[in-house]
Amino acid sequence: MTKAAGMRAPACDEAAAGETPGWGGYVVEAQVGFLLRRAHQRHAALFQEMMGARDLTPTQFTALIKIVTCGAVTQNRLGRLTAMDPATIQGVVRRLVARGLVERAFDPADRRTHVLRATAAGLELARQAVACATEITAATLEPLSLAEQPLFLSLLKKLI
Amino acid sequence: MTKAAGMRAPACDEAAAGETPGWGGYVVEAQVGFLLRRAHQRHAALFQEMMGARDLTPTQFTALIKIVTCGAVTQNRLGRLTAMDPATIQGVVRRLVARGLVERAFDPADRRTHVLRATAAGLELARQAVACATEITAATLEPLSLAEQPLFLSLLKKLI
DNA sequence: GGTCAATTATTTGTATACAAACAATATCTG
DNA sequence: CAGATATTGTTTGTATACAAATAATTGACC
Repeated sequence: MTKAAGMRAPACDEAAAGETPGWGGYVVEAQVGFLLRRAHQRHAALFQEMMGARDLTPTQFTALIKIVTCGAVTQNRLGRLTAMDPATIQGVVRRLVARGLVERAFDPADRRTHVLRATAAGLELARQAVACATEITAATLEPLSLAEQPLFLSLLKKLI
Repeated sequence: MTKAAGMRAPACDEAAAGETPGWGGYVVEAQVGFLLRRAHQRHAALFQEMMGARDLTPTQFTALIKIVTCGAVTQNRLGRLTAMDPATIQGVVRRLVARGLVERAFDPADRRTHVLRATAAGLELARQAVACATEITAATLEPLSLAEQPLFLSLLKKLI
């Protein structure tokens, strides 16, 4: 199974052999943006591999957990809580609703908004998914020692 | 009940106020996957803000730099060098070619491949963009002290 | 009350990102 | 050499991610 998460896009093999120098030491693979993109890719691959059976993407999982823990939120507020803009959260919520994990209710106090709540199925899936997500976090951080992990997380938080 | 303090655009405002406990201490905003996604988002926003005038996305920039420094590469090999799968690199290269920054040549030795090279315009844009990208890297890492920056990068590299 | 600005949700368009399937070509194997 | 296998590039479909424009509604202000 393992499928070697990077068979098709392993990236950066046979690295910088025979490259032209003279670029002031600029190496694109060493830049923080490139490394962040790669680390995010690796995490997403681990997430899909380990959460795949439940058919939840990282963003769908985040949105579902936020709806469950917040109890009832509007769509835009959910977007702010999960760092997704209105166009993005719209699609994420639409797919969660289509799967019966989330339901929308009209808010008589504000007819613009749709209040979101988790269904029983959504709550149950969330419970299972949190246990799985804990393992995904551990797998993602596995290359770091137990001492390095909290250090890395504290530095990463500063970059947001 | 939520305490609705200010509604800003970014995300994750008014954090976890009034959330239901009992999830074993799992806080989705503190997980490495969420933080990586947010850090990558912030970098992408800085990139667009500072590179916007040259109309290059992070991936287009990475691909162009790799073509320039490698001299001549096939499309799939470029994808491996930049961590993009064949479907993704196809679109990136197509847009670079459409803008006249890259040109394709047939390889008589292998009729499957198209050899990619930077045009004069692509080379000139790459020169300017590298200077800009250096500033983007600095801006991204700016929240960290000069001592923390290499430490963070070394830890981040281990996660790939 | 009436006007205007702000907010909510949606839609459109563009750009990654990847799975899956495909045709054309190259390479390996017997 | 012939057949199996692998690689290259493309296409389709789905899912973020965001800019920009939009309609409906709310709130603020006069």
